[in-house]
Amino acid sequence: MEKAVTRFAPSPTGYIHIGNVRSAIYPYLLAKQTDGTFILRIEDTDQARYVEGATDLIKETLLWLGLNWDEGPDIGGPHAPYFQTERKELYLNWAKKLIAAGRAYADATPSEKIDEYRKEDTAKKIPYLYRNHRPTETTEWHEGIPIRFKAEPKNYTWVDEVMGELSAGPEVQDDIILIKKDGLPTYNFAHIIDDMEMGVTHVIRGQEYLSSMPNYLALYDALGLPRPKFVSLPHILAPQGNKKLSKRDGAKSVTDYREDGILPEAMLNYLACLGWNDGTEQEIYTMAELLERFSLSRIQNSGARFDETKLLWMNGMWIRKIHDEEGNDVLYSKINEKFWPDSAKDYPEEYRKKVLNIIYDRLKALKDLKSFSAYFFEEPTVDANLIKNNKILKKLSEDELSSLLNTVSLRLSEIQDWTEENLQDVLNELLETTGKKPAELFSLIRIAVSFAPFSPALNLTLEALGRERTIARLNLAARSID
RNA sequence: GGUCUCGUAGUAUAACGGUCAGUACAACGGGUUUUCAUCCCGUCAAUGCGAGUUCGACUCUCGCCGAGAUCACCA
Repeated sequence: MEKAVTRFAPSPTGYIHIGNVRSAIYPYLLAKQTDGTFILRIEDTDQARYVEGATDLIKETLLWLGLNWDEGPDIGGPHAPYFQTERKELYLNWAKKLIAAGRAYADATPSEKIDEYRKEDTAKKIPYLYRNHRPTETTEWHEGIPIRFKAEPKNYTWVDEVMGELSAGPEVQDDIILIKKDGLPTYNFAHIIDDMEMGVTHVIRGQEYLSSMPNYLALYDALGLPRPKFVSLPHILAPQGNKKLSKRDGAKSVTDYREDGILPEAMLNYLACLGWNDGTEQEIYTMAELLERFSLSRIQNSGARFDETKLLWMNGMWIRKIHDEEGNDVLYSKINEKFWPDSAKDYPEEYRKKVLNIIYDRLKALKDLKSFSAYFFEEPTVDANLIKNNKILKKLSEDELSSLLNTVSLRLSEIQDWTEENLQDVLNELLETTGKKPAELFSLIRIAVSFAPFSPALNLTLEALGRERTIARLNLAARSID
């Protein structure tokens, strides 16, 4: 396959929300699977919306997902610099060429005048187009006034790799601003120049740019540039309503999900498959598999809703996949300290690994680890009502409950080797000697040692807690009942 | 309002013009010695509407309806 040169070109106006990252994932996959180049370009031409630190956040997010760029900030490349503000002269030169060719003009019209034009047209109920008000006399360009494109409207047809053959009439083509009065280019102009300079073969971006395509095509023509391939990605919709996901509606940032304990593997997998599938029934994809299977032609052309529940399901799948395929230690190494209960600090790594090993398959997000594992690290708050009001245990008298706990405690304390196997044998034996059903006896023990809504298999829980702690908790629970 | 796009269960999706419209998440029910989870089994649930082309339409054409995007010196 021909080597693809793609780019992700965010503007540093804040965090990247989940609706945006996908337009980094697909370009990355396409570039990597063709042994091409993935470029990160920072479109920082809007000084007013510039947010300090946003570039770092963007870089951090891409790196977290494993989307390493081949050219861009920090590492440079043959087309450096990769910040548009540092490429200011380049755009200006191209704009001047267009002026010389009669396809652009400096515009000294005051903004109040422009507002008037807009109002007039609106009042007349005709579409406002600046080209209808194009000034007659020419002005020499100087910083402080903008440069506009001189539109020559016509019909355009083009091919979009996702949408197919598209066309649009002259209605939307206008004298768009190329260079703003501050001397910096607009997105509309800058991205075309940069994509050309950087040899970008596939322009992959959200569908919202579709309606601007005729203006872009006019620009390619006026500049004498060949068209790259266009790839319009459908929107990712917010959980409620039909609007596209946006920060205004509280779209979470990718880093928010990292804080919740979503694994990057799961996030990448989920987003890649939101609006794309390979035609099989596979749902879990590693990066390597995505690289193998991804194709532009199977990108969906309708919007897809972001479903946090499914992301959580997928994260659970990934937690188990990593544990089962790569091992408990690998999963452990991926869990940041902050996901553990504070009290876990005092425990050796071996113990924490043991705890993880028996509770990992219950985790959907890593942040659940705190509450799921707390009783392994600190003494639970004894609440006799959890036992007395339990729907099975409430059939037993309080005397019987405490005597059962004492019996269990006594028998467990006699165990020579405190192992999973021995514990299971003794627990089975206790079922027989007490004549209780598992639902009764095991529930009782489980609650007495954890006071948690749920816990792993009983023998594993007791083994991890250790003999002394188990006995102490059983005795304490027994006393609390009467 | 102009222009452009989209329309399969609640959600994400599959289906050379040809099985009973498949799968996954969710929901609901059941099974695996306690709970929660995993795992397994099952249930519910969809081609927006109307014409046309065709032996046959989710698929092609047209109309309607619905939804979205965009119309900035923002990207």
